Amino acid sequence: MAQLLKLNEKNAARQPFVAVIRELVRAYQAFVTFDARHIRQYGLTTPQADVIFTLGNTEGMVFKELGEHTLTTKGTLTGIVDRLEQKGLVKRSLCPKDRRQMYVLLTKKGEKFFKKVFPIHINKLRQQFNSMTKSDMRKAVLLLKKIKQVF
Amino acid sequence: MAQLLKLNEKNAARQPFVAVIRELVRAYQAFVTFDARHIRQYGLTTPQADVIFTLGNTEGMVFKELGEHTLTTKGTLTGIVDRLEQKGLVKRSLCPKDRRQMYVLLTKKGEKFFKKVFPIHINKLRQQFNSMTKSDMRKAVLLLKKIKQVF
DNA sequence: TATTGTTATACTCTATAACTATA
DNA sequence: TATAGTTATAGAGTATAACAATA
Repeated sequence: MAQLLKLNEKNAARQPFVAVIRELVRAYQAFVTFDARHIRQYGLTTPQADVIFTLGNTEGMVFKELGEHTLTTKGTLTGIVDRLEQKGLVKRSLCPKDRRQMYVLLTKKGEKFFKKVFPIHINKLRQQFNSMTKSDMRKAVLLLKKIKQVF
Repeated sequence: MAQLLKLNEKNAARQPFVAVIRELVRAYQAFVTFDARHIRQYGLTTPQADVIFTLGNTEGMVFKELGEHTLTTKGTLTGIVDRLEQKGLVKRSLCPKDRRQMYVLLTKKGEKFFKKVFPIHINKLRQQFNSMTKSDMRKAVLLLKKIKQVF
């Protein structure tokens, strides 16, 4: 009985979708490890860098919009923005049209940081992908979109 | 000058590897959201479930080995195992051969939990992948392996 | 001396819900 | 009443380093 269960689970583990999930997780972890290591050299966490990179080259945006871009809930976002404000990289600004809303935008220091670090970051990532063909990258994008839609 | 930088960055953002990363992150997030929602119904976090699913159908393993499987460092793993021990799902056991090492294994309750929840979990995931062809899944696995190797 | 796991510390993120001020 | 953001709370994971026991 226990043997049978074990067998079923082993069969389950051999199914193609299990391999997809395993490799999805491994690929993501490889990326995140690489990514976080670079970001942390600048004293930021990845959620913080996500906010900076989202705000870069914009006029700023409202909390709700920022949360949608970075996939963080409002309570969490308040904390992340607080810490970035303490570091002097972003600032809050009241929205005159709807006084419930609050703008977040880069400070001068934040813009300077973005303009310096973002290109470096992009370049580091580009270099990693040198060994992958454009054709493979295009295929990967299509398949990843399908995986996303599956959930 | 600012315009030029902006242009360069926009060009950068159009490069195929940026799309790969974006879709990798989106696909992973879609999976994790789905995954975590199910796991949390059982009162576990995903790192905790990861440990349970890793220990399932094994004789248990040493902290170091468990950490390698779940990609967590020893200090973090101590905490996760502590919480699982409090819940009565795993137990520690001294390793007689090398008394620096410590085995972690499922308790009876932990095994029962694994045998009940793991198949349900696998089934839920399988259903999600019904709409994806086996050919696409095989291609996805190969491409995800390439992405992993890139980092 | 090196290794295994524990402990301690400080920080960050997360989920949740109550709260405020506006609309 | 509904919405946007803040605050409060409790828990969990992370990084880091010092530590004890053992090899």
